[in-house]
Amino acid sequence: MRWSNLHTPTLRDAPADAEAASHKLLIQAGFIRQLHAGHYSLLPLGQRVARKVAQIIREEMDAIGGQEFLLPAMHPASLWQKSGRWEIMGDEMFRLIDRKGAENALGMTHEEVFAQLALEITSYKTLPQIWYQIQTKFRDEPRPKSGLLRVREFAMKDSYSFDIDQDGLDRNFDLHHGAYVRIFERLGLPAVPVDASSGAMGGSGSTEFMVPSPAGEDDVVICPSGDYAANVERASSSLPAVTDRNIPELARFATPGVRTIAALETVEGGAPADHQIKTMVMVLDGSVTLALVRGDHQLNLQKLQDVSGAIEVRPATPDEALAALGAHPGSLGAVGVTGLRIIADHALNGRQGLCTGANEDDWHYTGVSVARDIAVDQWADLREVAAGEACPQCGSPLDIVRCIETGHIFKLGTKYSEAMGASVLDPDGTQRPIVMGSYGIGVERAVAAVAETFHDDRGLQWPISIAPFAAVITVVSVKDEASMTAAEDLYTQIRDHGVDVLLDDRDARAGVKFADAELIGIPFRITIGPKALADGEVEFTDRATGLTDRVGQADVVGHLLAALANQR
RNA sequence: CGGGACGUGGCGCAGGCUGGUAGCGCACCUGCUUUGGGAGCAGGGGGUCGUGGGUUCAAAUCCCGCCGUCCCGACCA
Repeated sequence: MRWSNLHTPTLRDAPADAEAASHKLLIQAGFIRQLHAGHYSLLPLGQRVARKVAQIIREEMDAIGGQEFLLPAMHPASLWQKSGRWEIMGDEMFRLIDRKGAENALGMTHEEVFAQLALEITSYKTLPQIWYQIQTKFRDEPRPKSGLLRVREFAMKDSYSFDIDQDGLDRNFDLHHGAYVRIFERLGLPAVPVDASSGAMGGSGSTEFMVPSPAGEDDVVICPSGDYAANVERASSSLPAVTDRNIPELARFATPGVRTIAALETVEGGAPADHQIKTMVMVLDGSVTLALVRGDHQLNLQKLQDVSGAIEVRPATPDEALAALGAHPGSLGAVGVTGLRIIADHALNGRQGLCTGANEDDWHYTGVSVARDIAVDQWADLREVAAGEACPQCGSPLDIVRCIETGHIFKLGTKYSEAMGASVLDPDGTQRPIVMGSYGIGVERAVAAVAETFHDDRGLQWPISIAPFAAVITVVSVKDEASMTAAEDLYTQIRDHGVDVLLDDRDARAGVKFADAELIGIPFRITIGPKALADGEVEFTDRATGLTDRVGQADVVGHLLAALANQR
């Protein structure tokens, strides 16, 4: 490609309103342009990178026996009604009505369509199968943000495995796990597999692949010794035991103005936070529920959602809390409460001598025994792990790291195959639902994650595996005939080796060309200038290190090939 | 959905308070000079000032509605 013919609208300045590094740089370097919120056009450079990412994904999916499909992006409502997700997906699904008045949806994912196709699998003998596609997904995100990191329209590789039983699913899950590790390695991404919540997908287990980055939106609990990693929505830790205070009698006491855990710690008759019960009034699918955690602990909403099975989880408004319990937030408690579902965190199990709100403003209880005084319906892990708590495996202090979710693999089980009626006959002639798994990687998000991970103050630094071009030949003076002849010759030679090379033949100043090449992040630059050329030499610059070598004109192709092989 | 900011040539912004010919930098076009780290001079093209209404002799500017965008939070497979 000749730069004079390449549409690369690089900007002198990064867009003022962009926050994330990938967002700024992908726009500034001319990879993407926004059409509207959450919808981006990929310009030639962006498309080149996205294609290379997709190609790596394809190769690794094919390597584990995946078969590529391409399914429709628009689906009939009936399909989603069959699985029950027409309602569950709520506002996040784009819906439209066609000229006949029929309801349609733009696909957010393709479990239903693939399960529908799996109706034609009728015998265990044709299992297992791995089916995949790279297809546009549509999700009406409440808040698109950070350039390509969270959008409403994006390409996703989604694959689905079909097995006769759980063992088969486990094998396909492991195959995908391995493929994902290799994919992220080839992208250069330091992705960490972590235990995750399955959320609305359901199923028996899921693993997320997380790339540490301040631009991420998930917090991951990681043990520095490497034996534990989990999303905070799922993570647990070991807690030191707390010795209960000896307050055998339940007693109400006045606490004028006390509305917080901290205030209750210092008031006369109060208690340290780990001897308090925090009562969170939540609304789960419209019904008021009490979620109890220890006073110094934080409730994790996703955990509550997972253990309750609720679709919609939100904190109650102060008015709702007042209506349900008779007091305002700050004086709420579960002692003696009946008629409301009560879910309590394990850390409260068996505790005594605790303090909690008395459901009357300015009054609290002390001497609460959970077993005696609170009608807990369900014990569960509700609390969010905090940094520094002990690893459940080895006891080391845990780190909490902000991450970008670049991949997520799920053991679905039979939820969708049963809903869609996909079953096979087993060797005994019994009809059995197909056991499914589902596995996703967002293509543009992977591009953004690489941009987040590899950049410096001059611009992007693509790994060779997905760089839009592996090398650029920068001609310092295009009016110098000897330079252009040498450049054209090199350009041809390098292309003949199958290397993506860009010839910067623009009639621009050297500084502009250097700055553009660095901004775009092309891994290697061969600079052809009159001075070195007079000695029969050119310059070879490594974008990542910034180091420049003088190389003989005749040796530079070999030098480039060696550098590419070295870093590939 | 809550909070905040913003919308003026392709990009970045000023102007707005105090209404009166729409401006600056970058980019773009032409010419000359220059030419190894984002050149200089001269000339030139390009804007329904997001949108609808209102006030006024007169609105980018004041008032109201709407739309859109960004950031924080909520939310989010």
